[in-house]
Amino acid sequence: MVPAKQAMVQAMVGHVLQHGIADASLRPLAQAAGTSDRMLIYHFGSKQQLIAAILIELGEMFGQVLEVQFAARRAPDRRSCLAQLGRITRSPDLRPMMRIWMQILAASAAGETAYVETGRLIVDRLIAWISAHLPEADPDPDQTARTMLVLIEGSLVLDMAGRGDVADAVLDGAFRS
Amino acid sequence: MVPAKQAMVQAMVGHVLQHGIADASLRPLAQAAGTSDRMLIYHFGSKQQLIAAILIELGEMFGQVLEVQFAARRAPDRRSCLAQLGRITRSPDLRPMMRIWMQILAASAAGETAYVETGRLIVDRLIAWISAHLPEADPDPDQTARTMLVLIEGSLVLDMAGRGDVADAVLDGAFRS
DNA sequence: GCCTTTATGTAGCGAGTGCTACAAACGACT
DNA sequence: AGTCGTTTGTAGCACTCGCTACATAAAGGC
Repeated sequence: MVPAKQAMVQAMVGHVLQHGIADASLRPLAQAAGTSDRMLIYHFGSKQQLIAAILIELGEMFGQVLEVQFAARRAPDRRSCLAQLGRITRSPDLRPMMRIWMQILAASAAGETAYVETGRLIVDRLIAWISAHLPEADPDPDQTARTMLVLIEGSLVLDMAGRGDVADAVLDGAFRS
Repeated sequence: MVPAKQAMVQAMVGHVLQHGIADASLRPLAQAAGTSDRMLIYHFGSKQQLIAAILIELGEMFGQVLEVQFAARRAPDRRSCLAQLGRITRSPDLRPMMRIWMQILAASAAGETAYVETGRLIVDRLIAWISAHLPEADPDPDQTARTMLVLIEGSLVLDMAGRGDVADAVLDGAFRS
């Protein structure tokens, strides 16, 4: 991608993190990128393609954040690994990103193709990532990763709905073998 | 609520199930209810209050659907109970409702007050409902219900993201004690 | 019969939407 | 110097948004 385009995307990601992506519109996005709606369409072709570019960038960013945050402290076992993932994904810093994740899911549920693809891509990458980062030797790391992801996403849902306490209790009780 | 108002809400719920609630606007809603945007504002005061009324009605409907679907077949143990809940919440019939649930979560994550309250209310009711409908004697039914809800919501998320297969695998593996 | 309250239609306001037509500036190349 | 492709600004189109002003009915109490 052309450097100028990439810089625009970076700037717009900031705006999207603040205001959400579901009802982002060209003129505010353009202002955030220091340009005009006219130029956004010129560079990206359509709003849809613009959003796609922003979503990709957001995915990259999330991957990096996860890597950094997770590497900061090595979890000794599955339980603390799950707890750490729960803490990371539901930290205030990542709140804006998780809000966008919910918007992606909502749009995906509505069948909007760009979002469906993005959603599946993110889920697949997460499973692979968790599977590769499990702290303990595991007879079936993929299945464990899938289970952990379900628990993470479920507690995230409860957190978004204002029941983070319940989410904590459940994550704390899981994998108590 | 005035009967006429209630009838309007019922009709609009239909429209919302088809088109989602996040970007529902007055004129199409009015058409679905056989009236005009003018009258919707007249009866409900503002769009916000209209949406609130629709959300409440949707919550009632979901509760009833759950009751009926669940009562149709008695689950013998926790595992099959979880499987049944997973099947119900992710059935094609309830897809439109779950789509709206995602939209509620997204709006709640954005801090829109009406949605935050609705989200928490739904979660609380679900936990209480599951806790009361557990098939087996349980030392801590509330905790079990919370765990089941997290699993259900997590698998719902994966399902919305196009990974229903993974969701199934995880639900099938849970509570395998 | 009058008068107030409730209900409804018509028209419109100001703002915002994605996107486009047109033209001008600009740089690189011949 | 002239030409051509790229980039950008200005203006605007046709539309939707939530909501309101105004006028008109209809209905019920005195």
